[in-house]
Amino acid sequence: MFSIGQISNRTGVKVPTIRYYEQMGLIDAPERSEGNQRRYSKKELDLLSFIKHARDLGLSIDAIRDLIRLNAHPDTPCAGADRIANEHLASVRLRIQQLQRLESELSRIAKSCKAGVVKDCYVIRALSDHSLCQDDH
Amino acid sequence: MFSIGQISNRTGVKVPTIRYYEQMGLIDAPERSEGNQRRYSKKELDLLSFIKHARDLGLSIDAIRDLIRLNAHPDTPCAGADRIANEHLASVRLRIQQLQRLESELSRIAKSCKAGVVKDCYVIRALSDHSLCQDDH
DNA sequence: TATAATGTCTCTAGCGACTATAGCTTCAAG
DNA sequence: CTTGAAGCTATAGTCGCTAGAGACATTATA
Repeated sequence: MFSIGQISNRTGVKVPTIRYYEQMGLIDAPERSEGNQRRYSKKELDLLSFIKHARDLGLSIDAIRDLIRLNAHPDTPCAGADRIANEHLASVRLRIQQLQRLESELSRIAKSCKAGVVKDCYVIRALSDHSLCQDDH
Repeated sequence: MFSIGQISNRTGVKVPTIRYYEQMGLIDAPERSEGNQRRYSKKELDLLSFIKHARDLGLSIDAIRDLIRLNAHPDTPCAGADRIANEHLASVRLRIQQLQRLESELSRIAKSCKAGVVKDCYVIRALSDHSLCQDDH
């Protein structure tokens, strides 16, 4: 049996976050000690690791909830899990594209400024005047 | 003089967002009509365009507030504006890197699953077992 | 000019995924 | 037995909006 601090250390999920996950219904309310403190089993530790991993990969709480539900029924088709992963993958790819466009615009703006005072600063001029942009965003 | 809806149309910033910016101190409270509705001048429209552009580039409200303050003093050195742009650029680049690592991890997970049922699903296995990862995240 | 339609007003609450704080109780080590 | 760390609940704050309610203002049409 582990205390909340122990599973926090082992999984890397912060203590208040664990309680938050419990509140959100991602993990069940665990047993309690005589003094009303949470006591977790290995199974619950594993679940929390699963959640941590999925969160690190950027999956939303809702998506993770779905995966947990799927995982609880090992004989259902796994198309659901596949779909969740692929949808998330698509959104990650989209986000990367967006950020890359921003990166090029921003680096152009940031490196173009050789002025000494704000009056002539390219950063501020570029932000004020959309026509200085190279693509539309 | 423009109504809030008119500057919303011209800048692409939604009406409630304009009021929110006013509340946050990004823009000053404008004049009011006899019936207590906001009335904006061209100058305020330009400022809002500036803000919109900076937000589209991902700058935070705080960073934009700093830029506006800088812009109000045209004879100060523009190192501040440069710093803000470059800091943001660095954080965008970092974020892109992170997302690219996620993308590769996630695409590996998503395309490896050929199982029919959850019990054998690679998506769920990979999320449960960190050792299946190719790099650490 | 009357009325209808649209726009605007303030205020409050909600989103997602936590994080922080306050004031208390319990636990483990010395 | 004392002390200090860890845990408890409950509430509020973060960011950048967005949505809704219910009232008032303005504009367009009949």
